[in-house]
Amino acid sequence: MIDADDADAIDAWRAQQYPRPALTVDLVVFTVLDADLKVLLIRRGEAPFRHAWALPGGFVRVGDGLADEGEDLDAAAQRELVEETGLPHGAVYLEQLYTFGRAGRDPRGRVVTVAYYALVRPDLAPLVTAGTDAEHAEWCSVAHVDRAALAFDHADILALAVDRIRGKLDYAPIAFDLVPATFSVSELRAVHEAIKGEADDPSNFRRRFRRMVEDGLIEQAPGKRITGRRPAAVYRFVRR
Amino acid sequence: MIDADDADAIDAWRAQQYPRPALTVDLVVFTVLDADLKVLLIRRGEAPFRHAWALPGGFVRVGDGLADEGEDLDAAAQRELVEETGLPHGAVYLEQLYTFGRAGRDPRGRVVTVAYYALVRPDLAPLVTAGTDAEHAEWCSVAHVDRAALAFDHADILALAVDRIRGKLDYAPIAFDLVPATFSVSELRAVHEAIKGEADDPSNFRRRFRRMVEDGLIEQAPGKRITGRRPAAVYRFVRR
DNA sequence: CCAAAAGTGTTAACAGTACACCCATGG
DNA sequence: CCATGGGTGTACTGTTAACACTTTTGG
Repeated sequence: MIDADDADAIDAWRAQQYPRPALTVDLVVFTVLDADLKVLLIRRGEAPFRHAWALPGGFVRVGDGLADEGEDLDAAAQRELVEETGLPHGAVYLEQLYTFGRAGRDPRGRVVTVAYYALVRPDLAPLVTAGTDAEHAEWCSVAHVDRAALAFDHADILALAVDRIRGKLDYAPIAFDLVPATFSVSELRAVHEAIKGEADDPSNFRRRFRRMVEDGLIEQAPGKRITGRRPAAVYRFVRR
Repeated sequence: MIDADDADAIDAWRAQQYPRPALTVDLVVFTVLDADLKVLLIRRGEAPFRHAWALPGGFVRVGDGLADEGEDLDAAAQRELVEETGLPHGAVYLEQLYTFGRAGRDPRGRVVTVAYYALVRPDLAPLVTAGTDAEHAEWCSVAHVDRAALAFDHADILALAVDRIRGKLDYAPIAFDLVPATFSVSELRAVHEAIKGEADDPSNFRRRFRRMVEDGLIEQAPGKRITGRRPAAVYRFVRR
């Protein structure tokens, strides 16, 4: 694909050396605990914004730009996720959200960040805060976070991520990444309510749920959920 | 906001100098001509991919990272749009699409690109190809583009942009950025059909159109559209 | 008069909302 | 037996898809 003509042009281009921004990925990691939407926040240990809450994230490994081309953006996000949460590789849904590059968003200089959001099943969430030291990372209620106190423009990133999952909830099966492998009808409803922030008629939700069963999106799983009240049937999401 | 502690940390950080990627913006510029969705393509004059078709785009001006912080990503996209199309500043709808940063996507080295899509009203579209030399920029039918022949990963970017506007068409008023300031019912319908790629029942479309009028989203404009057949009423979009 | 597009109306199917009600269980 | 959440049913309403139909124009 690269001929001699190309090679010359590439050399000329390399010599030019435009100024380049630093490139990071930031992660908005969600889970649902106690029927409440939570986001994972890190308390910063270094300046700037020392001791402030921030989203987890870090620099993209770019390599030397010659033999070593570095890692893909998705890989960088996945790597940061594993580093910051200790969760196994495929256990989490991860999707690019938006890229924030406002001049002045980082006092250290020009830093462009590619934001991702992640969805962690609640049965894995406790492993996160146990794995990292408890002072460092914490699941914070999205509704109660003091957004003005977040580092950098992370309040904007969080707000956009919340908007995104609210919107996607209606047409994409993202709720299944926020419940355990098997779940009852009301557990899935609790996730919808936590994301939307408002109550959902149990009967009507059940109808939509049944339609998903009929469509083969969900299937019943053996066993019952024992809750101290009447036991509920449990289901599982059918991946395709 | 920046104290002495910060300043030290910032100096230390600057000294580190992680390798950085080059950062570009690429534009997927759409219009609708002859009831067909078109995208603006540029014939490349330099290697790599010399003589191949590519999306318009260019480097983000980053500044020196000290006194000069450079331009915002949106501003860079807007600037490239003006440079490549010659259209006035506010005449075009512009929105960030996705960021592509696969290692190896550019043979010159590690180049991360923030892709934007733009919607150009058809009455302005001819100015674009007239302004730039005709060999250089061209409106190409999205349905007939030889995607395998596009430079870099621009086929992926184009595909994602088409998906995006198809999806947004159902819940966002983007079609109004692809018709002249005043338009008839069937002109707006033609835009929907061009984006969706399938016919739309004229009667049912008219019902949805009427609802938008009732909701105050659209209002009737004086005059009629003379077409050689029965004249049609014209409307305008009410910006809020 | 005819072709073609503008514009009106009707119907059946379907999905969402609100609400009433029965069932099973642990305390 | 009773409070609580699991689970069923129903009447009403609004939206959509499909299609038949009338009206107005230029040629």
